Amino acid sequence: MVFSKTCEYAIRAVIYIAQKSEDGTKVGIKEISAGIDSPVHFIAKILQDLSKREIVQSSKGPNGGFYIDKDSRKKTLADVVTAIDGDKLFIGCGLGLKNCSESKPCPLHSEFKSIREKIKVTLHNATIGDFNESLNAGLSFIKER
Amino acid sequence: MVFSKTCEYAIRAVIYIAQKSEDGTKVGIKEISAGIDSPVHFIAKILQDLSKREIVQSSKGPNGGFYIDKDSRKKTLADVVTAIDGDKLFIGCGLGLKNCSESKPCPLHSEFKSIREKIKVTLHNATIGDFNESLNAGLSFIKER
DNA sequence: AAAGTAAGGGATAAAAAACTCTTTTATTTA
DNA sequence: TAAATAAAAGAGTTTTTTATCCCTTACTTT
Repeated sequence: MVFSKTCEYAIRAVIYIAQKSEDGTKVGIKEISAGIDSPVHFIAKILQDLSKREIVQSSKGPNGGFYIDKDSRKKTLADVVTAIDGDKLFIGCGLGLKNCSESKPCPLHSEFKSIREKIKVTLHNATIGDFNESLNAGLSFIKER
Repeated sequence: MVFSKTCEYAIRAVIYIAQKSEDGTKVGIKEISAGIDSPVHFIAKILQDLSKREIVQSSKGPNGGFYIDKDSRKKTLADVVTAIDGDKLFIGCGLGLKNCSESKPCPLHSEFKSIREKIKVTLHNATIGDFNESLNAGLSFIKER
């Protein structure tokens, strides 16, 4: 399962907004919700968070909406995940042991270390803006239907 | 987080029982609970499940308890995880899209494919009995304190 | 056969995660 | 400056996960 549902929605939303606001347009919550197949109110709450943490930008009023500025586009999916779920995906023992460490490892310690490392690298290497092209070209999708 | 709490306890319990019952001894629920630092009643429920699914064996009455026979020792951690959480760890889209596929991939599809593959291989290659030695030798631990 | 022991099973409780609704605040534009 | 628009904020509700409790069933030993 790797990500929480909240985190899945967050990543999808961020990628969606990045694509849609590439030209400076702002995207409303209803469009986002429809664009990534997520519950409107739920994604609204999530974006409220991401906005506070300055991963997305927003403006109120007519023609307002969410967007992602040039700087934020350089942020990584790891930043998004951390904003939502904290660092528990990146640190900690795979078997849930609090004092698992190099010197007192759980039986799966080294195996998990490399799995986590792979997840970490993947998410750190992917910036929010990285997906526009492939989405624009119809080579990838973030919507169910 | 990769595993659910239930799954973490299940793996720890199975590894613990395998070690303790290597010589044919049966292990009581209280000893297991203490041995892996988990809530007694909760791990009891989990073992009830694993017992039904024939991943661990049990016997009632005095001198009864849980144990793992030679055949079950050959089962893998993937079997344990599947018994508890089903196959959702091994299949499905990293971003939660139900119809994500090779032909209609989410933006992270191929990255996640290889992460999942690594998890799958790790869990399939580790049998329940594999950890006795390292635990016996004090080279690894499944307890907090 | 009776007493004691240990797991099985079902019901319930508490906490966290997922999701919804309503009101408020900021902004624009007419 | 009033009306309309859209996000922010906050207070629920529902569902799922995690955890507990109690009674039953099976088995052993005396």
